Amino acid sequence: MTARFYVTTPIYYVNGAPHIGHAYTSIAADVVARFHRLSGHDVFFLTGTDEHGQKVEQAAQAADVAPKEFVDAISANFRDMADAMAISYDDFIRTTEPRHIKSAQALWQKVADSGAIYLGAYEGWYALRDECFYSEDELVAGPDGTKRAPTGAPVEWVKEPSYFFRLSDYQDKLLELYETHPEFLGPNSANRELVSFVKQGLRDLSVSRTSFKWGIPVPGDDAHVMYVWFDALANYLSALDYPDTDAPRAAFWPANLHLVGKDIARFHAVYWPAFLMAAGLEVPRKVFANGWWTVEGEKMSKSLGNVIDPRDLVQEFGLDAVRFFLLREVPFGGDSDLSRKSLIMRNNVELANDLGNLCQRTLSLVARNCDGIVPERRELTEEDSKLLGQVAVLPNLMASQIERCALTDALEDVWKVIRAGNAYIDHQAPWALRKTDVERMKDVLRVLLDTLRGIATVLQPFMPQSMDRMLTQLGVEAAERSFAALDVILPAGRTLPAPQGIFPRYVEQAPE
RNA sequence: GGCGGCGUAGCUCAGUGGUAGAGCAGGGGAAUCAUAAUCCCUUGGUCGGAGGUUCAAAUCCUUCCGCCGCUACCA
Repeated sequence: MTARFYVTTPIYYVNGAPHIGHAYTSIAADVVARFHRLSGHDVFFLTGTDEHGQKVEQAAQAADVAPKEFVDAISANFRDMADAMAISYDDFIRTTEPRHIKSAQALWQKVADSGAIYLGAYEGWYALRDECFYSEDELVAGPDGTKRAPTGAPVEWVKEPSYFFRLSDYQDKLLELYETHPEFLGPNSANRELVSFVKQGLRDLSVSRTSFKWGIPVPGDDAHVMYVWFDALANYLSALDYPDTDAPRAAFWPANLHLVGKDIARFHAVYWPAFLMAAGLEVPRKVFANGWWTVEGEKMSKSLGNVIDPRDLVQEFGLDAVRFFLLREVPFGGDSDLSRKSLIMRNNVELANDLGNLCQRTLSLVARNCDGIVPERRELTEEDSKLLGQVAVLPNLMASQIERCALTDALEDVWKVIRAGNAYIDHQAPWALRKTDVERMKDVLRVLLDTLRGIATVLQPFMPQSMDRMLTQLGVEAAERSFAALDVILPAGRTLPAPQGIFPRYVEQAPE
């Protein structure tokens, strides 16, 4: 049976334009999805947008458009960003779609039937003017000493009827989950924080609101709409046509990996498994939280005006250079800084000099000295076997890295082989062999072609467009690009196209 | 306040008991097939401070200093 793999990004909240952080999570998920496809697995890769809530309702009102019209535009913008970043999603779900509403309500009903939902009251400081609740520590003292909202609006303590989820019943079950499945939440730092959070004790969770209307009606009580997490998290099931367990996609549950930003790790690793347990469903295999990006050392913020649209970077540096940079720069899971200098450095040193140039020098030697025809694979020397051996283990080596979301380490493994390839070509010096031993020169070039093929194959998930071009230049047909295909060496005699640079060096324009 | 993380070469980081590592940057050399890219050699660290356990500690314990995260209804 073919292994199934279900990977998700968060559904992005449509209260603003997509930025580099959204692209980052999506690219990471895309790499995982593409890697599993190349491994021959049956992959379902989901992304989408989260479109309900009071903030959206208010933003639409402020823009003087209907909420639906408002979210249509922003959702389309997120989808455009995903397409621009070559995110190979199999489905793009929107929480305003009927299929999602139906699913979320079914999930609610299932959880309610289990007795895990009850009607209570949500209490808090409410500002009528802002139509919004504030927490105690957000409040400021007004001029007359009374409590005020940060906006200056007067607040009052109010009770609003609300449905609650019995989260407190799940503390022990959750702790057991973390203990028996230490890989459930990554990276480790997030895991430790979470365990200590849950150990502090869990309170029941308010899961509905009556203070706004832009949401999914609670089954059986139209006065309420579902509050954020119950609505949003359900997307991972609604895309599988839950509760229709006969649907073809239903077999993808439980999800293998939810990739999320670290701000929402808790919701995915505490609330979500608790909801699922209450509904009698399996919990996801893994949740992994990635860090934040700063820009030139500073936090991204609208007020600083340094929010980066990933599409602008792609315009200037090319898609694959950006994808590569984001995953290469800093261990996946931690925070990272995006600077012009480091982006250009990675592009020039690792893509242009190390990989691009290795490919270019090999292909031009083949073009010039072998009439552009792939030579035979013949007897291998010790050096030949050593290099090819390093290439051969890459798919398995990277699979174990990707299993634990160590995307940066997976790239480092490939770069070790690329550096070894550059050392090999220098030591073998096929340009010298041309004059002394033409047959050996051909053997060396053949080893290099096979090495590059292996490298380009395993890098496809990270840089799909460039590696497509590289494999074409190496004479590798579309059907010969999976990991399994690496077991069969290319037939000799193929004529290669004229070599063309894959990764140009980036030269910074003079500032004046 | 409570819980947790981090502090290792100029920079970014790896390294959880056994003679300090990688990449980049710096220095010297080789080669000239190639996008002037590459390869080889090399300088450089009392592993935040102090104390302790041990035959042996960056690695375990205590304490101090500095930075950061989490501390629930926030998308």
